Amino acid sequence: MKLVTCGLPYANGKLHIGHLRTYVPADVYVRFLRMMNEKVIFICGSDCHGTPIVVNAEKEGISPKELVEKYHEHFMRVFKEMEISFDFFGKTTEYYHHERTKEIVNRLIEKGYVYSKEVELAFCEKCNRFLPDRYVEGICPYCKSPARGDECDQGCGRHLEPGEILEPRCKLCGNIAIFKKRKHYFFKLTAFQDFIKYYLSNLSGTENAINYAKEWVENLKDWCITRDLDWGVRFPLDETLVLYVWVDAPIGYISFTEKFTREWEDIWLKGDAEIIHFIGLDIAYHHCIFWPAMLRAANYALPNAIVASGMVKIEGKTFSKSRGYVVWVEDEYLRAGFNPDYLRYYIVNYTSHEKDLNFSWDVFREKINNEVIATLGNFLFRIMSFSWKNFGTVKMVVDREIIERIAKSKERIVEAIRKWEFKSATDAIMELASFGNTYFQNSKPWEIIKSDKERAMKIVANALQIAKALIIFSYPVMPKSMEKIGKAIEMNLKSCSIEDATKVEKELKIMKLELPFEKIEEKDLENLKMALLDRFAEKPEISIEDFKKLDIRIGKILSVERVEKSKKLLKFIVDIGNERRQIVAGIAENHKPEELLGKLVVVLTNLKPARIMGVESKGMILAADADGKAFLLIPEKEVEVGTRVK
RNA sequence: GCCGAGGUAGCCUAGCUGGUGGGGCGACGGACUCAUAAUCCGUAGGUCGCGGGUUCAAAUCCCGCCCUCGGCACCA
Repeated sequence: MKLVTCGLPYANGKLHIGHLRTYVPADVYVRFLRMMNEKVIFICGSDCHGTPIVVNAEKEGISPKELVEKYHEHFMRVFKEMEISFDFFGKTTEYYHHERTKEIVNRLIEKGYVYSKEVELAFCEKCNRFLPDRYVEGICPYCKSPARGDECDQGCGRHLEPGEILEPRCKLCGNIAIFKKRKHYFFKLTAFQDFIKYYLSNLSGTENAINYAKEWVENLKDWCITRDLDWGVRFPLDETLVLYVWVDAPIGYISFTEKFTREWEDIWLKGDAEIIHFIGLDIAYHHCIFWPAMLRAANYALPNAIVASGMVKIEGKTFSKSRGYVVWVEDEYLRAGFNPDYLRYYIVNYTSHEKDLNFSWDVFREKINNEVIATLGNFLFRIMSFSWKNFGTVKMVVDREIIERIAKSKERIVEAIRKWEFKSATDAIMELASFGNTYFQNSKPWEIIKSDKERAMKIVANALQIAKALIIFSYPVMPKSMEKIGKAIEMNLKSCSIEDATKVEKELKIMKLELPFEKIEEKDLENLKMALLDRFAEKPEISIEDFKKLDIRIGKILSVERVEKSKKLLKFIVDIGNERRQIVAGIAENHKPEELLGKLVVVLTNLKPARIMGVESKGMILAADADGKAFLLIPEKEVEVGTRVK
């Protein structure tokens, strides 16, 4: 028996293609396993706790419960439409989940793996709540840059311990945050270092996740598992605290299994099943370190494999919701009327599971039109149509070479699926379709049928057997379309085994098949491509008064030097006419300091001064930002220093 | 900076226990008509990131360098 899970989607936003990068391959995997007659349970659910949900609910003026409910419904709807076939999709707000979580945490406590410690935490008196580190803004104590409570994100990049940050403010309301002592609880993660090392050395799955974990395991710290929040699973030793979401979220794998089947104990306590977690690489830490340590501590069964998918890019750009490089599954893909199977195929076939997947609408169109429709779809359609028109019922006498060719594909597919090589598996399908086309083309049954109907039928039988195999092999990837096509030869794919691909019926009855796929036209994509571009370019309109607030002048670079320990930063002294300014600019990556000396540049002089990596900067040197590289703006002719720019 | 993955024709990739660089898409030419201008046959296109070394022989092994992406924890 196998238990397959997917990382729980966080019930704080809609599903995008990045999510599907994990869920689609997992679903394809599960569907193949089912066809390989393996007993498999496929589990997922909404991750509903944590501060971001509370904060976002407040913003929307609804309760956290309502917010979570909204996205939970969204997830279920989209997964259904995308044919992601979870056996059970739960949510972590449910009673049974809280009970299972508390039971496990109690075990950790009983075994002495939890201890308490006084820590100082930021507290906002106006919002009347403790602030998680990333909701605190202040100054880095090391380099004096603006920083977040948990790390100096703009300056030196150092990790900050709670309480270290200077001048802390509440990110939500802007008020000064104070530090309060509070007793929190820690899990003795450090006690599991040797265990995790050993565990990782035996862990199966994709190398990307395991390699990272091997590095992380060298430097473990105990893990603070409680938060000051009303929303979440109550911590048994102190009901005023809730558990950190990353404690209860993975326990969802257990509680959802428990809710779904009585066999849950065999799986999670006795260890009778192979447990396989599909995740995004971003949560590898939790799944390779925290999670196995917790399970071990509580005496539960351990995962056998962690399968981590690579990142998603949109039109070649790094995926980013805030910058607009995102494709929303429901609003953009499904609502545009595309067949869900197209996206499923794209995701599993674009590249190998661990590598970055680039989603581009043009590539999407080309791949689908050429591979799914022209190669595979057209083969199925031409064979079915030819058989239906000329025979109706075909006596299935199939050559041994044909069966062997199909068996070869089957083996390659099964082997690839077992290694999570979905591209390789789907490539094998396309190769078989291509073989079918070649066979049919070279056999010319449309000519032969004029003189020898028997011989033509033999060719058709061979082609039909290939078609049948293709429908079976493609079903896990494109279930909706294959079901439709399969009906034309009375196949019941739901109860089909992959072994049926090489089994030969006495005869096949063929019904009329409507065009199974619709090509993607350039015009279908226009709006979607535009939407992507607009989103990226979007900036609010401003008035001339707004623009006049900017004091922009021509300056002359008097001196340049590198900022210590920084790859990007240069420190300038710039003459702006009436004074000399020290300005820091991030252009070191494609400029040599000595080449910049004496150059005239455009300077925004009334920018609020800032400290960048500990160095004061008063103003900004303007440059064109071309894909992260900075190119200085330089006046067309030599003008006087201090000249205004309008 | 440190660690990991990777750099093979415009794009996606196979090859990486060394022995004349394969495939797919796209491009170009031809054939055919059962089929959604689909399919089939053929052609062009590569300094296998760069520089050294080992070897009779290196994309493949060793050394150095460059570039890309990711990780460097409590971020859900």
